[in-house]
Amino acid sequence: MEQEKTALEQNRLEKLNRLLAAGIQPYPTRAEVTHRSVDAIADFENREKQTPPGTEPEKVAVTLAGRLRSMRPMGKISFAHIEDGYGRIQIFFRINDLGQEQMDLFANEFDLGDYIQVTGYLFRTKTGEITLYVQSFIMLAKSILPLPAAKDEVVDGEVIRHATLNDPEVRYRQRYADLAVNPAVRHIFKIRAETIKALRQFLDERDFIEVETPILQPLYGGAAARPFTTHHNQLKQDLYLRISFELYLKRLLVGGFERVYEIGRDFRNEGVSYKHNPEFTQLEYYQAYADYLKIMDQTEQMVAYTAMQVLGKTKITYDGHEIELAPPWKRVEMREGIIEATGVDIALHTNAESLKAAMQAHGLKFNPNATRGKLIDGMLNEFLEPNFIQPTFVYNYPRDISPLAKSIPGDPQTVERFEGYIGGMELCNAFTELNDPLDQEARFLEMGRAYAADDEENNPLDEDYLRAMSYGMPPNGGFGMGVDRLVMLLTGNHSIREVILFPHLRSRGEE
RNA sequence: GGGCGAGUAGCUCAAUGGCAGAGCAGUGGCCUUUUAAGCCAUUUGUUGAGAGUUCGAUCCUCUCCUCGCUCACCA
Repeated sequence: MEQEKTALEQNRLEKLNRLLAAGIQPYPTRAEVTHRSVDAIADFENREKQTPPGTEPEKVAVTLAGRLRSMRPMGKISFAHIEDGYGRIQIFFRINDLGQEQMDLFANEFDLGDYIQVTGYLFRTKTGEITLYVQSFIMLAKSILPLPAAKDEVVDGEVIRHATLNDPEVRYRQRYADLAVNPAVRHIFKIRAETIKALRQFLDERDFIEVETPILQPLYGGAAARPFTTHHNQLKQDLYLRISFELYLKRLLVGGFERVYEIGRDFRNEGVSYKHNPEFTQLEYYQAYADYLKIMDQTEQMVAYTAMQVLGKTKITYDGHEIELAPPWKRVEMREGIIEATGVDIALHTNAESLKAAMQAHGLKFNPNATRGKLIDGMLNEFLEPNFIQPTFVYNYPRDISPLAKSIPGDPQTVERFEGYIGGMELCNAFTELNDPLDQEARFLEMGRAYAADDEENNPLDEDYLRAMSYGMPPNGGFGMGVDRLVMLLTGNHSIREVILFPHLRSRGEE
């Protein structure tokens, strides 16, 4: 497993050993920091403003820590830049103050990537850059492995990276290195954190309570997906990693909570793609006495609120398109949308055979084994979804692909369900939840007939869920959204891997 | 799972059926306000792995691995 050390690594190990030999700790236990880089600079600028022109501001002791990002040793002086979690700042070494030994120590034993602690005071260089005049410094952590970015340059405050790390494989497998050298990547994950914070704020302000439900479940359900399975050794029990939170969250409505939400990880044992990762972050909420139209309104507000909180605007650019996230979003009734796109009126075809004949007559391809609902869903995915660049709700779904949604009064084949699309991508899914235990049981049994017995997507019948519903579940609206996809939209990324810190990759065949 | 493309130095990339290169990084030296610092000198390779064709393969062929794109799958 241990790989041969490169010359660069050998070199740094030798430096480390020389430090040890000189009695210098390469990894001291404690650090002292008085300022963040950006705060030190801001303080200095403030003091400059209060100082008469032509005179230097008073020297104030500052201790900073950070990672060495550039070094320009020039004999009797040296310049370098360090980067902390908030920005970067130039530091300046001069033999007059530090002595030959310290100058050599810095020039000979410090490398790019080392963590350093520097104490001194701020001044402006000839070129006007606010810089720390170093009076003392210590190693905080020696870097043995060189970071994979060669060099960078600061032009007008913008860091321009030359020959930056961009091999996606290395970037995802060694995300720490990616983050360390690519500030834009760090920015994505700050946006991600702010997105989740904004979603919480939105729901908290509306009296939702955040809950946590089991990830390890004896039965899986709430979505059509194949699960991951695992096993509890001592209990000798097979368990599934959840594919959704739905059935547990609705049990909580039975328990008397009127508004609950959960933000967490779902696991689906399916193919990976630019918009699918085996584990992904989902937001689900359930709201008593709401229906899907109420949820639809709330969805527009929530997404617009989040964009406003995170980006300060509701207009985003995605895939070259200007997208306006502010309400109202376009709303397309599914039947009408399909008629417009394909000429087929699904209302006229109440079974799969009839619908297939109609699709054939219109020259559409279809899976001959599909149910009516699957056929309709197929038309939606193929003919409608890619065109939903601007935020669009598609509503009123076929019942047989929506076993947990309530039918539209007077139209038993259609349920009160919608999905939200942005940028040609499904973002969320919601419905008026089915709360009739007798109907729910019938739906579960229907599913059992519709799918082959060995089809893992056919969720096992959850009798405990039916029992919960039998105690009485308030009518409610439920909502689920892929948080990763929202972050993709807000950060302009077209790959879900760019917005997941450690995306799933195939294991390397090493060892 | 199918199709297409890619894999060369630590990083970014060249190149050719005939000794594998550049910039940056590294190393040694000079340099007291630089900032992709500069100047001089210099090191670095299982060309993803394996096999085949060939006098000779990084290049052509095959298998495998990994990544990317795409299709399928994904209520």
